[in-house]
Amino acid sequence: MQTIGKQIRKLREDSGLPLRKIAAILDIDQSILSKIERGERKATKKQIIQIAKIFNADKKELLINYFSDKVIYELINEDIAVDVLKVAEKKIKYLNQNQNQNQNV
Amino acid sequence: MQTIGKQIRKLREDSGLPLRKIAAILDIDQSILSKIERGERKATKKQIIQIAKIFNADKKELLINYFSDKVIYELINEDIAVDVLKVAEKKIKYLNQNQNQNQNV
DNA sequence: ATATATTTGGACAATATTTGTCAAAATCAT
DNA sequence: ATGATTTTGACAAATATTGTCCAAATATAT
Repeated sequence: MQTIGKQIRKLREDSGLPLRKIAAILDIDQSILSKIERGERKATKKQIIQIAKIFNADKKELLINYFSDKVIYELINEDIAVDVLKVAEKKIKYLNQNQNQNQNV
Repeated sequence: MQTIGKQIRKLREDSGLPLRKIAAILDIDQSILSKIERGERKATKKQIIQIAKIFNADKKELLINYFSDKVIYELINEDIAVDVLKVAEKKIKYLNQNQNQNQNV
């Protein structure tokens, strides 16, 4: 269990490529990628998908790591965080069951 | 299990007060409150807290409902939503255990 | 040790998203 | 039909996100 940033840094360091190279592919400044790896900035979903491709990594795993960090980021400082996630899970499951029939949220 | 919007609408209708009155207290246009109740717009955390006060409702319950909707909103259209929530819960619990020792996410 | 490459920090800019206003249209209750 | 309430949608303001640029710091190699 690690942050998406650390996971990206590991992928990149294992590949031996510098920030500059990967940032160029992602079409962003290397400083942004540096910040993403250190958790100082958030990546976009698109960037995560590109990163998965570049390093031939498991896209789904990366996305789960990415979104879970994002969700946590929203709930940090909320003492009710765990309760929120439990309720959210119930709601999602409910929505998935009743596929589209219900148009809310 | 209902959306935060529906919960607010119920509270307001039970109180018999029109949008106009509550919106005035919240210091927003009544159209925004109308949209919030119908899930067309998101409220702010501050507004939820105010609403809890106005109707003398359970603040914690409202906030849980509010944030869970918010989280779901971010994950809608993601087929990995449930996985994300499960991982997020693990991460949150881990972070809570190691209180502040770890500065990431 | 010094040159070279890489990474990090921070001010600022561009863009996107969120939150709101306003006014008119639609709905509801008498 | 009148008056109150709610909804709709175009638009504006405020805020947050995402990015550039470049210099400083750090690490690496000769």
